[in-house]
Amino acid sequence: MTDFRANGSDTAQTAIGFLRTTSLSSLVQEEIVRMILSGELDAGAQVKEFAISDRLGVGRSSVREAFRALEEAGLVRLEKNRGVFVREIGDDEAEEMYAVRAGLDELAGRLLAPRITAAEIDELRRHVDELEAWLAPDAFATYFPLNLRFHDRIVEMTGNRKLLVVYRRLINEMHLLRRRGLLRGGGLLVSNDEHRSIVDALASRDADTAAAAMRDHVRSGRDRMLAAVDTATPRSAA
Amino acid sequence: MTDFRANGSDTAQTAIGFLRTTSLSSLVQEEIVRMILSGELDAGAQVKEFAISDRLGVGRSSVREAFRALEEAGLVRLEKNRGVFVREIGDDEAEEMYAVRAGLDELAGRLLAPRITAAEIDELRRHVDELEAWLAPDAFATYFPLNLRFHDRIVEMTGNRKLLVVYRRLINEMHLLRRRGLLRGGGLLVSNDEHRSIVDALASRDADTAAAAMRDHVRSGRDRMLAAVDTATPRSAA
DNA sequence: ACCGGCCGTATTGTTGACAATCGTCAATCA
DNA sequence: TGATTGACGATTGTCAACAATACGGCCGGT
Repeated sequence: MTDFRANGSDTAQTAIGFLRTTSLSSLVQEEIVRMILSGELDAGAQVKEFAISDRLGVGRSSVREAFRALEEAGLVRLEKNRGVFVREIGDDEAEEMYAVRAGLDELAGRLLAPRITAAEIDELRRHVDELEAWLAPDAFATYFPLNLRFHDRIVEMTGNRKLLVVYRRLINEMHLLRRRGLLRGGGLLVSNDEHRSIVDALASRDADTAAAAMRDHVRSGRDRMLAAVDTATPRSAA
Repeated sequence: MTDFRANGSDTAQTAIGFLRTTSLSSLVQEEIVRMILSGELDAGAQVKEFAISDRLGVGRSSVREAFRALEEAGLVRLEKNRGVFVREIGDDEAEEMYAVRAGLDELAGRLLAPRITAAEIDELRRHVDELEAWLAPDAFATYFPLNLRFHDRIVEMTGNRKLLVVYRRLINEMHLLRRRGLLRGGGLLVSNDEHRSIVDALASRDADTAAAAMRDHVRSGRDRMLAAVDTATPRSAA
């Protein structure tokens, strides 16, 4: 017990920090987010307070607090006296979100281009190469999070933490697209060429070029989504 | 009771809808937001659960739920076992927020320009005229919300509700700038010329022109804020 | 067979009580 | 005198109980 600082301190430090900062509600919140993003809870499904509180062994208060935060985050919808439901995002709202995301991505490109380092360019290039390796049509499960990470990393590199928060919140919500296929089809079946153009544009260190590359990328993703919508719903009237 | 629909129905409808949708926590949440935005609670101040629950005559749970939502909205900061504090936004974060807002405003201009109607252009012009009337240096209290409303209305006119939600959340947070003067000096002491340019750009119905006008406006607001910061803090070192 | 009202169950809304933690202040000791 | 420890008050974290509401089935009437 003499040199407890050698290896024990670290875990103790993290444990202390954990207890000091983490409340039950925030843990519950993270768990529910995990369940939603992993698909364990589908969009539109009802989430009962007791089911969660019982499963996690906590009181209902903590669950209710988590629900309130999740509603503000846009992941669930609270109907008074009826319950909480995982939010569904219809086609029209999805289109709106694509537009906002395009604006955020454009901003990210504009901010990052003048300040990107050579090391960061290398990192992004390696990322694109890795994506290339998983382009096989049956490798969605791997390609999908890797693609998200690519775009997230670009926003992260801007150094603008507020932008990162807003961006991540939006991406989280976009997981709730009523038909997930649209998200994947829209953002995913993209040939990797666009990703390479993005990195090239960033490497040019010209803000306008990078901004345009980002915007075009998201816009073409939106177009692919809309095409998927059109083929899926034959639009009876209007 | 025969024609109860004539005047009774409306109030009954709204009352019913109110009861069906409004929970205590959401009322508490709105009240706290009002207190924060009105300055009744300054940035950095501690907000005690019992003080609120006692004042509003509700249980602490409702207040706690409201706090959780407000934290997710970025208006308060929760420190476990210590309390909730109205969030303070430092100069660096303020600069980040200005950048994000510039991106959102640019997007709004880009979306609105191609679809703006003649009536909407008229409305904005009248708005600018009204702003002009309150440009006196001692009319901040009137000019300030009017200016906010002008920009809010532009975003609203885009018809993109998601953008409106994201935009409003950001504006709400920007009220928490540590020194409010920065927000006012940054976004307010602007000569009305820039506002006229914005409307003119929108009236041209050219997306790129409108986007640039919006972006430049926010950027010059940011520059004014930074200038105010520099004069206020003589930056001792580095 | 169908419609409307009644009732029981399940779930949520709200409150109050209890436990845990933090900050402060005074008392003690070097 | 200064620092450290202990106890106290205040505040928050969590839980369990009670009240209110909504959903579904049953029943009687037509």
